[in-house]
Amino acid sequence: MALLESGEMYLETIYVLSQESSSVRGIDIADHLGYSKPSVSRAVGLLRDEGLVKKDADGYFKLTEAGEILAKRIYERHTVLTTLFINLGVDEKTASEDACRIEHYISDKTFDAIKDHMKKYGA
Amino acid sequence: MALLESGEMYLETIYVLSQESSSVRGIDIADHLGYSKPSVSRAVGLLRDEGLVKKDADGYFKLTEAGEILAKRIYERHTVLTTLFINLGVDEKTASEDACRIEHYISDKTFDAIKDHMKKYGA
DNA sequence: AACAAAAGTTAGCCGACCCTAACCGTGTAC
DNA sequence: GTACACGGTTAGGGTCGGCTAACTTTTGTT
Repeated sequence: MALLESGEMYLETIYVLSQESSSVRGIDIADHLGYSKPSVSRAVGLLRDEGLVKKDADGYFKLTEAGEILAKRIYERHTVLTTLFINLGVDEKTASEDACRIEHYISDKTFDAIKDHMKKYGA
Repeated sequence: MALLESGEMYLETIYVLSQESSSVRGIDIADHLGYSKPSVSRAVGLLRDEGLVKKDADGYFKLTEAGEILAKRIYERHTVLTTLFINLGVDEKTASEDACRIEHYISDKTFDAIKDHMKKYGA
């Protein structure tokens, strides 16, 4: 059951918010993504069913091992693509927005090729 | 009413098929995209409502002026991105598949930056 | 002309994923 | 210690865009 863009965005959001506060609530995810509380409740419930998200003892959301692996994968795509676009002369906001959409659609092969290129030529 | 990925794929398909045969039928679009006839019938009907597609005297599908502008825009993204990925060492099939998805999500700004880069450095 | 095959359309369904409205539970303010 | 704000969830709705089934229309063959 491959994750769709929506699910990936939730994982990535939990990952990012976890680095800032360590007590991630549904409402925080909703605010971050601009979605309603029920949408978050439902989506995170599905991710929990898939074993990618859990609630800790205090009721805060955490990524499971599997969820964290996926989230890091997506977040790396986000940062690398953003950097690439900025290096090509795109403004930060546009670069980040584009990366945010493309990160869900790029294959491993192509992403690795981009990473290699940036390692070699710095751009 | 910005065009979504689905609509863009139909336009691009009609554009590509038009260059091969000039008599594009619904069934040809369906075969090319791997969709059913009813899906094509409905989708193309919507594009006709939006003034992007028309039927010629013989009942074949044609792009309108507006539709052709959009289709060319998307097709250029496809070819440029495919070339870029191939230049980075990605195999043709993967490059084309990735381009096919990303072409719908990349902004004008970022795409122009990529084009400029390729013009300067050839990769 | 008659019939079969192919193309197109209509009707209706389903999943993904967002929404609002309304209800529940908990914790703080007075 | 009641009340209300806040976070979470349930119930139900809407759009997008696929699908199948079944009907109609067109085409082509004999």
